[in-house]
Amino acid sequence: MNNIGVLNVDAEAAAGWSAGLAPRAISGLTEAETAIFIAVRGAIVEQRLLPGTRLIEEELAAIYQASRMRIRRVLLALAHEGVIDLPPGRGATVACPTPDEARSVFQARRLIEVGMVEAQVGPIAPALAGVLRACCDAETEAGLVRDRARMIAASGRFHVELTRGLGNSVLVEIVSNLVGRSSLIIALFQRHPALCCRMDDHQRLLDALVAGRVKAAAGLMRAHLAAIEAGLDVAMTPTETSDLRFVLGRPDAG
Amino acid sequence: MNNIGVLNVDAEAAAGWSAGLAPRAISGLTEAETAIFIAVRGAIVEQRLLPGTRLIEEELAAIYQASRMRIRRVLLALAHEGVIDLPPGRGATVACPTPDEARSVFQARRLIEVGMVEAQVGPIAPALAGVLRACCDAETEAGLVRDRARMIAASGRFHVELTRGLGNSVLVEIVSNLVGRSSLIIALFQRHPALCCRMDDHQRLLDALVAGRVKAAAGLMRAHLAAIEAGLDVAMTPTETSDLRFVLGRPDAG
DNA sequence: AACCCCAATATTGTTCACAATCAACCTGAT
DNA sequence: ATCAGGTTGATTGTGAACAATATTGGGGTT
Repeated sequence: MNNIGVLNVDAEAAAGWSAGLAPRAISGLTEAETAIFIAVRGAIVEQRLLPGTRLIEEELAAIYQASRMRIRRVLLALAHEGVIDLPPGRGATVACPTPDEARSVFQARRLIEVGMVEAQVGPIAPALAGVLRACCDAETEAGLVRDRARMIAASGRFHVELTRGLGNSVLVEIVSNLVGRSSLIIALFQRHPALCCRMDDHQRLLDALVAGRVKAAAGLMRAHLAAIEAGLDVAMTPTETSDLRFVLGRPDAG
Repeated sequence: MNNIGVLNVDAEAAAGWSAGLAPRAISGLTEAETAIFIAVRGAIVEQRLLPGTRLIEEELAAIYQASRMRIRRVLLALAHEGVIDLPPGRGATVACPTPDEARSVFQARRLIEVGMVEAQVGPIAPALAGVLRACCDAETEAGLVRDRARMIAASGRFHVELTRGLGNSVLVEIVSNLVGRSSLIIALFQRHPALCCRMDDHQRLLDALVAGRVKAAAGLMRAHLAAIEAGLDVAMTPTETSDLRFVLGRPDAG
């Protein structure tokens, strides 16, 4: 009952959505509902809310000062997004992906993200390089301060922005979703709770892309994703969960 | 007001879901809601409900004898699935994909489906070949009878089942979604309303896969998807819509 | 004839109270 | 000590009524 802070709907959370979601409105949700969606999703993806944590409708309604009905719609959208489990009649919990799902998510990412890099010809556009450079910088900076949430957000943003640059809006939807679920998988199964994966993977990938070394870039992307997956121990079954209000709460909703 | 028949929740509709959806329950929906979801999605994907058609909550509630609240949840799920538009306050309509979305969907399909075939080594498993053969046969049979809906369903099932065999559950989710949206795109933009794409594309692709000619198979998949996209005229703006009750109705809900 | 504005209707959005269900706990027996 | 059973409280599911909003059609005007 002391998660009041993890679920802020503000600039903090805005950095969160970049970790895995396009800025446009979520289909079928109002603007207000979308804000809640983004805040909760951000907290989950940034591992401030751990897998298995229960999400009580009334608590969320109090935190966001919204009616239960709206919370319900948001929960349904989050379930479809794959970041919460929502079995009928027994409430919502932060999703606990299965080992099988973990493998499938990373296989899909290898197929899509490596393929996208391979399809590129020549160096990437300077504008895209700038965006990606900013992501790398943000990741490095967060790492120095040991800010795990910001690191995860910046790391995810790198993959999403790369997809926006090399792919299209539909691929951004897909990769955003996969990146978010990857974060859950890492939260559940990562062997050594290091702050993150090797920090310079993105940097070296970016260098190869800027230099137009497509084959090398594709290899780096494949190795990057393989390294993350290799760091998982799918036999693990952690039990720790989070305090909802502390993680999501707003100052005034204490 | 005479669509009572397009929205059946029965064997007819069951063939429909195969066109684009995994059999497992939709996350966050009850069994009953899932059945409605599958029925409506099937009607849309099989082009029995044309883009732009309005979906009135009370009409759907009457057709499926469900409360408006349940219909509402189903509509939200359909919106997230991308098969309906659901702007807040102005009701649901069968989605009208934009030309940009059309291009993006097919680019994503080329990346994923061609990549999956390329990653295959050797001939595909006999069991998978059998499933795919059945899809081809169903498609051919439906073509002889000029049953457009069944053709679309069988054609979509081919792509989904191929993904199930060569990929994994996450890729099946993704490809199912893309196949469904492709059907909407074709309904909107297809230049010559031929019954479908070249009927023997799937057959030849299957032959190459069975023979273990991976490179050839990948080329056939790429050409197949490119041919469909080439047949589109994204400048078209059709206005025809469907009668909801006629398409979705049940005999007893007349 | 085309356009704009306003009223009537249809449709969606919201709230409330209550029913149904599930989880936790406590009791008691083996 | 462990487990079965029942009871209590918390949480979710449901329905109906009402409010807000959008669409439709008509009438008037230019």
